[in-house]
Amino acid sequence: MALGTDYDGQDCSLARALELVGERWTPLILRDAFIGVRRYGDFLDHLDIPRAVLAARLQALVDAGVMARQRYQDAPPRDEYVLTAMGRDLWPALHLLSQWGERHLSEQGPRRVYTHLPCGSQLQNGSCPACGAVRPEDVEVRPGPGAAQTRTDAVSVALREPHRLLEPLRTP
Amino acid sequence: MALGTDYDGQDCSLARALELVGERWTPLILRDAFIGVRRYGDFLDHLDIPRAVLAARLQALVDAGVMARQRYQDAPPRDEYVLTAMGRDLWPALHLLSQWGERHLSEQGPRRVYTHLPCGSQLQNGSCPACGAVRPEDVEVRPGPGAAQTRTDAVSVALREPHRLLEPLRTP
DNA sequence: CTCCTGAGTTCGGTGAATGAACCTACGGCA
DNA sequence: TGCCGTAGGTTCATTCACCGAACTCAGGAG
Repeated sequence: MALGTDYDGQDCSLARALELVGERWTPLILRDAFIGVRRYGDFLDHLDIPRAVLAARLQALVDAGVMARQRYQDAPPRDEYVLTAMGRDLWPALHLLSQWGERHLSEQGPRRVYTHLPCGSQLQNGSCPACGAVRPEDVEVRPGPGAAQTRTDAVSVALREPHRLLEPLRTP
Repeated sequence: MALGTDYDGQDCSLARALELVGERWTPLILRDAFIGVRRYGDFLDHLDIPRAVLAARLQALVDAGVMARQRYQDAPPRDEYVLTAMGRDLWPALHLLSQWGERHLSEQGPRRVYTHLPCGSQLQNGSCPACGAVRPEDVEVRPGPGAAQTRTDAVSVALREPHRLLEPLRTP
């Protein structure tokens, strides 16, 4: 944000959570991470976020244990950012907020459709009508009728095909 | 934040939602509204938020249709801010984020305990294990073992007793 | 008439976000 | 050996939102 950064006097777990994942850009970074974005450059291209802010947010998320930085290639050395268990646990909250946006702010119908792969049904209210709670890795995203397809960055293009959450996105 | 204010190029319902309810302070204002806070002065005392920011946020929420401003007294004229249906629909998302904070950031156990009044069971993962989805007006909040009770503003004091969500808080 | 309360608005100072330019490490290639 | 390209950052001046104290305003109450 500019969300200052903290909410000192609040004895409230929501305030604590927001200090960590409520800063400007952070929820979108996490959404991208669930989608399968892992590399600094891909976050950068897809979010149009200032480089310094992205670096600061990723560092804060790693420090807090929401994401982890891990080597995926040695020559040249390259790291990627992946969600930890604590980070993956954010999925229901993030997904429900996104669905609220779809319900109340999308004119053209849903921009993305979420399917529970084990049973094939579409998610409702953040869970599977048939199976109950879902794990993000069992969910597939697909563009819906409200999708715009105006962006041409590598991540947006890759997302025009159906894609399983948390699976690394193949970018050129 | 400072959360700037918008996320222009993002074709994503999460970005749209965040432009509305992701600004600094806004989630805490909404949490208070669910708790039953309705008056400008009560928000002010409970949140320690700058007056100008509170006024701007409430106005934005009213403009967006998330809250409504209604007269509750004519002499002198006084208005209160209450959640609309669109606003009340945010409860699952807000509650899940708060629960994530409880699970991962509360050292002393939960600060607040949520009970589904019709059946008496405690909420898990944002819904009732017995009944499924819950409406906020059917939920009771009570301080839990991790509650601090350090604040002495009227709202915090009123919340030391069990309280039904959305019910107006009685402040002196 | 004066004081008090609730609900804001105004305004100078501060700190975070922004974006362009720069830096660094490494590999490939001529 | 030198040069170029790429990925992943850091630096820095500017802009903008937040902050908080002071002020305003409307309407009772005494």
